[in-house]
Formats: sequence, structure tokens, C-alpha cells
Amino acid sequence: MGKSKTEHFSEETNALSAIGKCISHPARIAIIEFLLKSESCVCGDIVANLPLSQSTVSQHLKELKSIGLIKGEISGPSVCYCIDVAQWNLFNQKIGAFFNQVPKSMECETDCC
Amino acid sequence: MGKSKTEHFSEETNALSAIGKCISHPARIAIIEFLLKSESCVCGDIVANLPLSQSTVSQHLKELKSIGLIKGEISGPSVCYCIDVAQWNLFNQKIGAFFNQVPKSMECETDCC
DNA sequence: ATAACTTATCGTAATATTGCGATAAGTTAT
DNA sequence: ATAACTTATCGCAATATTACGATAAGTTAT
Repeated sequence: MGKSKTEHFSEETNALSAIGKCISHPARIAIIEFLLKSESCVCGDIVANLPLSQSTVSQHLKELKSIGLIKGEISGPSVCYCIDVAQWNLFNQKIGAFFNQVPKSMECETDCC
Repeated sequence: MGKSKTEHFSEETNALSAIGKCISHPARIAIIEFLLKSESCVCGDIVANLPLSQSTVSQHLKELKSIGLIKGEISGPSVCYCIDVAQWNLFNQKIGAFFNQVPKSMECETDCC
């Protein structure tokens, strides 16, 4: 059916998957990296830095903005996009808490794990 | 066109997006959490723990396996799935390195960031 | 060999994502 | 007001993802 059954999962799980989604595309990672290194915040410079059309980049920016990871401010004729530091730190904390879990070594009868 | 232009991005960026992808769906996060907490490694128990059909869960397991995050061993009539600890640690390290980057505070003329 | 059981795969359908060109909407000059 | 410029949105097409039932393939009993 193509539609994720998000309603059957916990808020926490869905929140984590939303973070995963926003870094699940190389273009969005490239955008984030660009902004982290803050070579510029101007939308046009982001577009120029990516191998994608202006409209496609605009869409990715919209997604990152909708999850709150970046915020955009109109700056003269153009738009300045910046990392929302509070949200960035929150994401870092959540992802960190997830990945820092240590897998228990299981005691399988068949010694499979 | 629906097809990501992965070839235009760096290996590193694509690798990171692949990690993002595997945690971009709540079912896959639920599977990972289940295995981390190691209540069981048996496929059937994973299926029973999720609000999805057996075939759908099997598909998610296949994806996690294809990226190397889990490995499956035939154990009698069933299959035991386990976290690949080495890969898990590698993912943790890569994701950590990404999210631990600190956004530079930019010096915009318009004070937008 | 057959039956019972577990998991993988196939086929199909619905929905989502990715991408682009065209164009609208906004801003800043002249 | 017009022109030049920047960004957002619309419309569309191609591909990917998600999901399920049915069934195949495998294992373990009897």
C-alpha cells in the first residue's frame, strides 16, 4: 500500500525515523554539511553547490525546514538558510542515544549470535 | 524523476544517506531496538512484535541485512537475526561524526543566522 | 513420504519520493 | 511601473517504497 503504518509505532520511534528520513538522501546531507561549514547561508549558493536543479533543491530545503532542522530568513532579494542549533543538538542527542546502545550478546542455543 | 542522483555525490555522503535510510522507517527502528534488547533473535518473534505482516517484516529484515546491519543464521526450522556489532559500531561512529559537528555561527550582514 | 511449521519470494496495488521545467511570487533596482 | 533577479510552487513523469496475500522453499517432525 505504500503508506507507512506510523500510527502503530510509538511517538519516539516515529520521531527517530523522521530524523533518519531527513538524512536519507545525499542531497539533504550535502545541504546540511554546507550549512554546517557555513560557507554561505544564501539559498542560491546552496543550489550552486548541488548537482540538482533549483526547484529540486528548494524541495529538499522545504523538507529540512518542515522538520525544523533549518530555518529560513528572507534577506533582501534572497533567502538565508541556517541550521537551527537547538534542533540540531536535539537530533544529535536522540540519534546518539539510539546508536550508543550496546547490543547484548545473546545466549542462543545454536550459538548463532 | 524519482531516481536519486547518487552518482553526483561523494561515497561518504552516499554511505551516510544509506545509514539514514535504514533508520528512516519506524518498523526498521523497532526491529533494531528489539534485537538490541535481545529479547530474542528468532524471526518469528520479531514478526510477532511488529504490527505488520510476515512478508512485510521479511522485506525490512532483508533491507537491514543488505546494508550489513544485521545478519541472519538458519537455526533449525527458523532464522536467527542478530545485530552485526562491528557494523553497528561503525554506523554509530559515522553518524556520531556527522551530528557532532558544531554549526559555525555565521556572520551574516543581515544577522539572519 | 507426508504433515506441520517457518521464512523468503512473487505479484500486485497504493502511496511516496525524486527530479525537472515552467511559472508564479517576491524583492530590488532603474 | 518596468526590468532583473531570487526563490517557491505547480504540474508532470519516472522510480522507489511500503504493504499484503499467496505461494514457494526450506526444516523438522511423524
